[in-house]
Amino acid sequence: MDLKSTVNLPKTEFAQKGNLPVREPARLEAWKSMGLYRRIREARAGAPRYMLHDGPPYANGNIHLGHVINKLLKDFVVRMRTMEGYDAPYIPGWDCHGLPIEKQVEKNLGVKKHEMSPLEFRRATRAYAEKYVAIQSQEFQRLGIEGEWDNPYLTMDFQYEADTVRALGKFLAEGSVFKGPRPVYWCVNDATALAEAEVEYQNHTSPSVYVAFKLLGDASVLHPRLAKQDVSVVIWTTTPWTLPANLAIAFHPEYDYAAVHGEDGRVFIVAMGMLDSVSEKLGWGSPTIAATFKGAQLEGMKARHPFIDRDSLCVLADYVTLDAGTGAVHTAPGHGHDDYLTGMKYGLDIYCPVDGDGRFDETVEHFAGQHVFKSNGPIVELLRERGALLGSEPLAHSYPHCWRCHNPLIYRATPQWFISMDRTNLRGRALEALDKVEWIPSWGRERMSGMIANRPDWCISRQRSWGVPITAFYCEGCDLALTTPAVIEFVAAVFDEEGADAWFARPASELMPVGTACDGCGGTEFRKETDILDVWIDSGASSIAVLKRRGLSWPADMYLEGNDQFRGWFNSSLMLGLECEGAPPYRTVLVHGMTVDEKGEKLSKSKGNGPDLDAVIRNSGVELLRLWVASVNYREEIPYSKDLFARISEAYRKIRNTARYALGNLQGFDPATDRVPYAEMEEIDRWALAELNVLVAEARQAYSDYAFHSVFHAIYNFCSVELSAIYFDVLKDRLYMHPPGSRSRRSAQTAVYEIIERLTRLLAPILAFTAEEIWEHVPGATARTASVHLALFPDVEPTWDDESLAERWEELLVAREVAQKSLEEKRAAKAIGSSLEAHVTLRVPAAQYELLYGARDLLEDVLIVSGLTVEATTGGAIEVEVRKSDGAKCERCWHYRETVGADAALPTICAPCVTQVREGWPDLAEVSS
RNA sequence: GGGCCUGUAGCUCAGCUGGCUAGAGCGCACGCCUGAUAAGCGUGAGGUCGGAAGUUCAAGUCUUCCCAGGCCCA
Repeated sequence: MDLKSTVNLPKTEFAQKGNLPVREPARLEAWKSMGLYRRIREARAGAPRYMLHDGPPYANGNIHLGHVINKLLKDFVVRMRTMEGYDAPYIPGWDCHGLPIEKQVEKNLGVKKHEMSPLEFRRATRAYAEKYVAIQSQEFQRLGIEGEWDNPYLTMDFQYEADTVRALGKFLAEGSVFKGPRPVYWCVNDATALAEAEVEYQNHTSPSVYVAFKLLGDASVLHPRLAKQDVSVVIWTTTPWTLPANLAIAFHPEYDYAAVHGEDGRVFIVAMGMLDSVSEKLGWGSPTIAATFKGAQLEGMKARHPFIDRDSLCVLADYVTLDAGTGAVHTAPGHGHDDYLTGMKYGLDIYCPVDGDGRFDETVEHFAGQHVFKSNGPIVELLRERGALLGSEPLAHSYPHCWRCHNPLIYRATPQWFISMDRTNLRGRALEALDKVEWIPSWGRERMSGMIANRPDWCISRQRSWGVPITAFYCEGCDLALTTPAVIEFVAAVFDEEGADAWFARPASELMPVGTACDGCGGTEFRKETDILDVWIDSGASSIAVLKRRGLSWPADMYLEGNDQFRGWFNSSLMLGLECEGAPPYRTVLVHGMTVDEKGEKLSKSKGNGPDLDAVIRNSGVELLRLWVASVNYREEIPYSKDLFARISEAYRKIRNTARYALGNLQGFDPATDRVPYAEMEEIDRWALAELNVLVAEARQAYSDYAFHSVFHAIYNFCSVELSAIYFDVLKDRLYMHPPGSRSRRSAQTAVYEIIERLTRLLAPILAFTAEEIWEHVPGATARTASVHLALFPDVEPTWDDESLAERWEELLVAREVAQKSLEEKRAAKAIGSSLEAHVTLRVPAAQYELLYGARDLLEDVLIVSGLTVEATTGGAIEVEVRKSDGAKCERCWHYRETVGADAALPTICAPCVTQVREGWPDLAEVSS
């Protein structure tokens, strides 16, 4: 007879090979045509809401690994919450305005740009943003991100632009907005102010110079010994071009300063702590100290500017350090942040004689009209001529650069719009609000707090055109700014219909209520502000412009972004939330790290250590990316390497194969009719369900902690150890040999079914594609829910928990491990090959004897051997003896049995097999006899 | 330079409030199976817990410093 046909081998349509690059796009199509996202919404309608609010990526360029991490983590959260039973919508968004797009479009347009009106230019930038929104949308969807892709939010949507203006209106109405001269980062190449977030630090070599400022008046007030001496203060700067704007020299009040004799008869003042290094740099050797005194004594004295007809005031400041320089700090209030603050404190002019293109204005002696970066040399020369130059050398250091054109920046004081951090106590309110937010990791609160406490006022002006205008009007008569709520709302209402382009398309008179008059002079002629808003206002307003506007929940339950967003979106969103709604816009902020390579260094294009995303997806599909993101602890830096990715693909194959094996053994199993009640199941099957319970508990806890890597490890270990190495291996005999409809086999199938059905649901948020594919092959699954993504997570089944079973199995598995070592020894000695060739004798200490002896039949199965004897021993540990089995090899079950040949009709198989064949395949058995 | 954070086997991760000969899975080496087969099983070798001091009866776990790296800021 054909014995092979009496063996129930696994059989399934579920392919061993993932073939992901082909299957995934097909699956995406299927989800689309079934309207999965909408069906999920319908299925969860009325359930508690969980709102993850998407931080908008910038609509420029193709997506990279950073986007992948961010969006996939969001997808995991949304799917996980959905499967927990929440109604968790996801509205993807894009940040559409701003300098990078503007620059790119300018580049693309070339000279044509100058022939265009602002309106035409804005049309071009809008089209550019639209193009990249479409591209990135496709790329994100390819990753399997589930969301409302046909209705995303764009910061350039008309209504969004209008809401951005309304948000600005709140700040204006509260009185926290002001306009004032102030040094801001300024790119002379782009002729614009930059936000702090737009600044990049790069290495740069500057000409550092030591300059003497001759002290005026009688230096004997510092120390009698300095009477009638020619005393100079020595400053150090890396930006000689700011010297024309020098108005002060700052000293630390607490530091000791030394006056030393120079070789030329002059006396020089430097901080005591810097004397050695300055002496070395300037070749002073070991100069004689004429006097020492505290910095505080210098306050109010005056020094003569080395080449301009002006005095420089000696002032005090705490930020003076002894890290570099001389301890006497050149101060130009128009060219530095600290300098500005000091200037304000001492009532100095915020003097900035540099225009937007970086040229000195006519007030600057010697250098009017020169570009600042080209004037360093001439200024140094002039200092030398005047005898003020004590030393100079190039200095390589980190220096702020424009994030867009990568040119060095300058600090330049110009009239800018600001949101004050203190006028309306925004800073205080923000600090207070931090406690109402859950920060994951918890140190996020500290980091935010430190930043907010120290941040300067928020410069919201941009001298650019692609953005939301600062909707202020100026009276043509008296120049007073008009920003009343009524006017702002009027403009916003126009924007609702026409977008912010209306600001550029319409005259001022059409953008304000009829009859609007100036509060100051009563004039009725106005002109429009030309600055636009910092884009961080745009994106910061998203919770209001999206969640509020669409009637979703506010605040959001979660913001989930990279740790670069503390100063970015987390920060701007907080400010906008507080101003517009009086509360932080997020309940929980979950922060992830940045990608790094195997050496822990950041991925960058220039290093070439990042992957070609497109190629990865084309060759491997996104499922591996999903698994990779799930496998690492994203709260720290996120490692990526080819090697790691290869490891992940092995993990994927293990999981996939485990699922395939389970499905293959469910052939012919209908859970509706074939399920065996728990109490009647075989012991090992009940053990498997108990282990499944453990997995469900672990995975669900890990999910709710957003610890996806713990989910991954739990599932992967479960597949490798509990299932593949133990349970499925032991199960083979029963699944293959026992008659298809037998109770014992159905018992096994019941457990396998519960396992794969639940495992698939646990897997679904991460392996969204593969889980769906498995789901389609789980008997009866799609009849219950058309997609696994419509299902809920499995719960722990209390009836499957059995404490005594767990303890018993712990012992059994230890015995198994011990026996396997001995089997391996015999195998190495070529005495046996397969474990079925072996008979094992266990000699067991009294403490375990009863248990193991009672379980000897079960243990024989668990060891997958042909015979097992359990004996008692007086020793302290289990001893194992392995010998070749007696009897002949059964041709059907491969066990070695003495009963092989006992049945004349079926002479090649053992007694149990004879019974099984007669019972399960009576026709076949009949034919053969 | 400042703030916040990280550093456990080749890789990814566990190691709670200090108490083990420091664990898991993968990978690797060697072997078995050939009825999960571009699969499956077993055994084994891998760590001075980034480094150095210190606190303690006891430190991967606490403190300080140093080194390397990340984000943000100067």
